[in-house]
Amino acid sequence: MSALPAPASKASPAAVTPHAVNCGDCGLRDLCLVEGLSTADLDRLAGMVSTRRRIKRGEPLFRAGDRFDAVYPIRLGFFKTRVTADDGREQITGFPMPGDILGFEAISSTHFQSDAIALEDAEVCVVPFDRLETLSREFTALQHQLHRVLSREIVRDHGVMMLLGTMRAEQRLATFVLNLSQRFAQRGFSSREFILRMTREEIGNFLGLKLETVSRTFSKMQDDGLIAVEQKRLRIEDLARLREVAGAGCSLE
Amino acid sequence: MSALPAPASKASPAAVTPHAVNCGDCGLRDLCLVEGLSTADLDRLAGMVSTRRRIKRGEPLFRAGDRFDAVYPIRLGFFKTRVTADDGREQITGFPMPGDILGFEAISSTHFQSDAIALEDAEVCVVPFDRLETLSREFTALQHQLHRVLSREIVRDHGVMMLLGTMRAEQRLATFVLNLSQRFAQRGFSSREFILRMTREEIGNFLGLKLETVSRTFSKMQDDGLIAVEQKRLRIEDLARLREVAGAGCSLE
DNA sequence: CGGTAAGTTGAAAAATCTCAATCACGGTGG
DNA sequence: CCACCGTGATTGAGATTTTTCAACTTACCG
Repeated sequence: MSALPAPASKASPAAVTPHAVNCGDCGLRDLCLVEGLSTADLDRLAGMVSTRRRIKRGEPLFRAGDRFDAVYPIRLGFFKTRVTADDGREQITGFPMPGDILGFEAISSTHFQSDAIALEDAEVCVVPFDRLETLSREFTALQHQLHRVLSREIVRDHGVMMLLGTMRAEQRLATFVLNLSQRFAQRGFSSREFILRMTREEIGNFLGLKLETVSRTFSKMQDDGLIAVEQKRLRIEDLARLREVAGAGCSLE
Repeated sequence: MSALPAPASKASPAAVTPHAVNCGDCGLRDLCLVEGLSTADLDRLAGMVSTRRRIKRGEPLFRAGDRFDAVYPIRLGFFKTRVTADDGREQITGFPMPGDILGFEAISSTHFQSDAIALEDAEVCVVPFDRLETLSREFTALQHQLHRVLSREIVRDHGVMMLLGTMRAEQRLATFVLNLSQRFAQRGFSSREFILRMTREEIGNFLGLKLETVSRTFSKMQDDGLIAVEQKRLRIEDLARLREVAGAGCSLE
């Protein structure tokens, strides 16, 4: 996998913003852990986010085997998460973006099971997990939301299984594009035109395809007038037909 | 999907065992929600399981769209869980067995997102979810375990993604067989010889393969002396080589 | 004991992968 | 400022894997 940046096994040079952080002021409030909490509750949750952390493009936020003690709501930037088999096979499990939360897969074992790599300069909140557990015993609304977020991740994964198990290349790619589009829309960005932060190889790995197949399929979708792709820039030209190609169901999120 | 038994949309004739149930007496204690809880705690959790429910082979425990209000630890019997796209595509997401817990994917939306169908006569515990949340605010160990179980499901799903995204037919099937074997072992059954409760079509659907491919691949693995399959009965003949075929990593659970 | 669902096997078709050549872009150093 | 280098992307052609279609066998249930 030469596409990936050097491992950089040093303890990650990520900068740390020392100032206190407050979920109530966060623009991503409605997507994140505190969705649905009252303003009064939010004030009392002041200490939930211990700090923030910045990660440079290509650097890991965490790696499989690192000790788990916090989850990381993303403030800024795209990531990829990936699992690696003992024999070196890799599978990208998702491309989380601001408002998504990283690290839940680690709860079950006290150590992370996957890598989270920043695809661009990024910033995350650091939420110590023991603190989150303590607070969620006190704030029922937070407990609910935590369970919802965990469950949502399971549902998302089932969507990916559906994609990998039942779809053809073109359908997979169309579904992938629509999913990105939708998530950009939720975050207030253009859903019609955006930048692909990941390479063709990374897209292919996620979708269970080779990079050449991704490239060819993009070209075909462009010839068919569904999308316009030029390097990393993608524009949806015919949403209705793109949806047809993706097939009903399985929005991936 | 003619392989599946008739939908049976009636409200499921499952019998209900009215007597109180106690996790402390349960043989599956070490796999289930109460793993790691002290005996003293277990006594105080008496009311967690409201009742038990029996499901006949081919019947659903729940279906996508049903209202969610409980999770279901399996006492007895195999299930399949599956998601269905609007256009009718189906994807089996797993084959849960005793000690596994059904229903967590529904937390995020108040309604189930998938079907759980009994592959043989089965029995589950009924754990009302609001009660589970209440108790987990009181019992830290239960809260931990709930989070662990949720997280374990995410990790499992990542393993399936790895399988679907990076493996060839034979590797998928070998991994599948080894996973079943391992889970039988954990439950005290023979890990070397067991009955496949699911059809070739269901195996194929789960593994992203057609039933003919499953059949052919079983035959090949038999010719190669890795396994012996005769209808639903499977015996592992050469564990070491089967593991080689499955490749290191990704035990699926 | 018959009917139906499940499983096996073969041959041809289709999808995807592999290998290889070429092109585009961005960053870097002269 | 521009040439150069390396990574990423595109495209083609042939190989491989899996699917599809079809025939046939086997097992199971009533």
